[in-house]
Amino acid sequence: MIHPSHGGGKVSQVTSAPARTKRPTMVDVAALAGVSVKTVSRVVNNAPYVQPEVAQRVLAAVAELGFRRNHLASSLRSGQATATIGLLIEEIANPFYATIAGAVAEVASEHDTMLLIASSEENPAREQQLLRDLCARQVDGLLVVPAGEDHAFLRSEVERGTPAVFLDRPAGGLPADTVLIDNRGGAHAGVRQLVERGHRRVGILLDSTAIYTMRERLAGAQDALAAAGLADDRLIRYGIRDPETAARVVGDLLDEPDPPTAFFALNNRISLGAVEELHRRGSDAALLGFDDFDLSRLLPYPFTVVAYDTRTLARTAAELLFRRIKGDRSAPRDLLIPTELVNRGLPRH
Amino acid sequence: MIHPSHGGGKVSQVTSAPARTKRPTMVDVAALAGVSVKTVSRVVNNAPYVQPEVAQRVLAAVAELGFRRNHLASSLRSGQATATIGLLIEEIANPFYATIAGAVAEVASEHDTMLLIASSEENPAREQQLLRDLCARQVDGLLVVPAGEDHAFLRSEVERGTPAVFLDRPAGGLPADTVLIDNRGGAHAGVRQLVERGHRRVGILLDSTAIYTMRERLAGAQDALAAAGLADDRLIRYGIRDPETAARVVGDLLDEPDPPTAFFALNNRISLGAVEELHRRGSDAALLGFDDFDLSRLLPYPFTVVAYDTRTLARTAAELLFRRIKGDRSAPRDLLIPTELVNRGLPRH
DNA sequence: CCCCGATCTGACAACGTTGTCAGATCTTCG
DNA sequence: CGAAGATCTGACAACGTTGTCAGATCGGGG
Repeated sequence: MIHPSHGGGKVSQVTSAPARTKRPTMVDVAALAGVSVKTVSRVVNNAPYVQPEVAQRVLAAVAELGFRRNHLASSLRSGQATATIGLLIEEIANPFYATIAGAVAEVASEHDTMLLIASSEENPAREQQLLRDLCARQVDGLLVVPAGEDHAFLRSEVERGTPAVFLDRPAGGLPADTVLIDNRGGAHAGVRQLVERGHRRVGILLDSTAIYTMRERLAGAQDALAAAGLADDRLIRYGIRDPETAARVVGDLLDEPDPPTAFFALNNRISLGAVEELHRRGSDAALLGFDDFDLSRLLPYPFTVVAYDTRTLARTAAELLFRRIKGDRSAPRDLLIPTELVNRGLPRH
Repeated sequence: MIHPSHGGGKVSQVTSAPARTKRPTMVDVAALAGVSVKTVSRVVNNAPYVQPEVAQRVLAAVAELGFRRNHLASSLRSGQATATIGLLIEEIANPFYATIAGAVAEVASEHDTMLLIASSEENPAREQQLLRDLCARQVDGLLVVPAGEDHAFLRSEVERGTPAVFLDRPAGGLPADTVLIDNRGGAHAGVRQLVERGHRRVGILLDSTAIYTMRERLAGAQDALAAAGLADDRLIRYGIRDPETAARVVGDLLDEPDPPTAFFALNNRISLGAVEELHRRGSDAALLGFDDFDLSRLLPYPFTVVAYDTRTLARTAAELLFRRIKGDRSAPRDLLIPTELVNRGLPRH
């Protein structure tokens, strides 16, 4: 699978073990510049009251030795401010979380803060361990997309001054800042539109209601159907994990007598499978999906998505976190990010 | 854009400023358990030679106070091992880098290490500052997708024991481990296939040769064309940044007398625009693109991509880094990740 | 001329942890 | 029964930095 390159490496020196010098400290700089460590500290931190010529000498010594302040020691001594926040998500490679990470990184960068990212992989035990680990690293704050249902274990950390903001899903057992998508409202609006267009039988496709967002979306859809007297639990299909299963289930439903004329896919993996199957069959059923996704406009079947701005979700949460870090001690807030309905896909051919 | 939720927040207590207790330290635990700090340290670190009953007392005190070891102080005292590595990429939200980040996070997790991620935003100055900052945080190692051309400033850090592995693009001015995609070989193979299928005029679409990977891909394509005596610089179009421009340039080339019968898009943004335009026109030109992408198989025009496994790229680099962290001092290595040709898109209709 | 404040500098302790070492107790064996 | 080792514990210093404080120097106003 992997093979060494054929001569691309301009290896100037093949000496294997290099110098391995120790890192210079303020003590070394001070010795070289002929001043005390405290003066070095002052210069490095741009503190006032240092004679220009002395500062020059120190800076020269810093440059000569290649000194870099040890951030660990610095934030240990000065108490707070590691200038690092922790982000806990499910899986970095997933585009949804990647977008969140990107937006959070942007806000963090605006506050001269670095980002420690951890993946919970939907495992509550792992989530708990990672959050504890992040706290042990003295992060200034936490952004959490919850995997588990109970976050009471974070209470003591929050009380000890590590603020936490939850996004996309609510925290359990902990009054905390939360930023959520309007899942229920979006699903309601989308399904109501289907109903208004005359659909009476709407197939609902989801994996499970174990996850908060899915419960909300399902509830929104059911509200809209019930409002029109169209609720029918037999049209709800669970256990759909991937596009392939979604395609199969859509096919099964269409093959039944009195099939649905519309489908609501509760996430974009399911939408994708549904698009494939509807396109394959040349069907004319309507399709609504929650979550937009990349390239959706180029897919070979027209459908509507409940879209929202993931970056706004993440930036809102990150900005709220930094307000907390700066000392905002007001009551926890719940914010909702609105959704909109957008048409996607190419026309039927 | 954002509005407060309507009554979803089960705010049990509206008291704004909570207790704000100080974090307990080993001193506190020691006092409560009636032992010395050193014994607490031993228990917390599972060191041998502690009486079981004493360990029990300490653990009870730890639980009662909710003590967590301060990772900063720990790694400051014990020298190395912050159990953190730094990853520098261009932009987290980009799926390519997100995939890299995900794979790196996986390997890091296998080594009980956390991941500090920074975005260079293709800015060499920012890259340099971020890398210095990561070093100041005493990371155990660095994974870098270079933005700049010169990384000589990292030499001292590497010599002082922070190993660095570069991926996707080579480092400049520094003998260092590097893991690259076989850009030249992949482009060569793809274009050779076009030639073998009878194409004599191949339009080449790219942004610029400022980036290493693009130079290599262009060189591979030109090699293949030259080998068949088909090199023609007039068919190379530069300055294509986005799908829209790509679509326009493809249209322009097709409208010329004696138009190309095939196109080679040097990245997936360009491929995407080319697909749209060729589909729109109902063209029958062949299309080759470097980089696969999500949903490519569902796009409405058939094309071939030079594909590679981004996860393998990242995992290979991460595993090499951890070997360095564990003490491997052998000569720097250059590794190449192979590519393959894959057919994508739906048939013409 | 002296005192006062502004400017500049360094000694020292402290952040929370762990490595080193020495001391204490207990077991084991010649 | 005494010596040697194994087991257990704590005092102390140190990691690299910064906050506190006190001391030194200088210019200017009474």
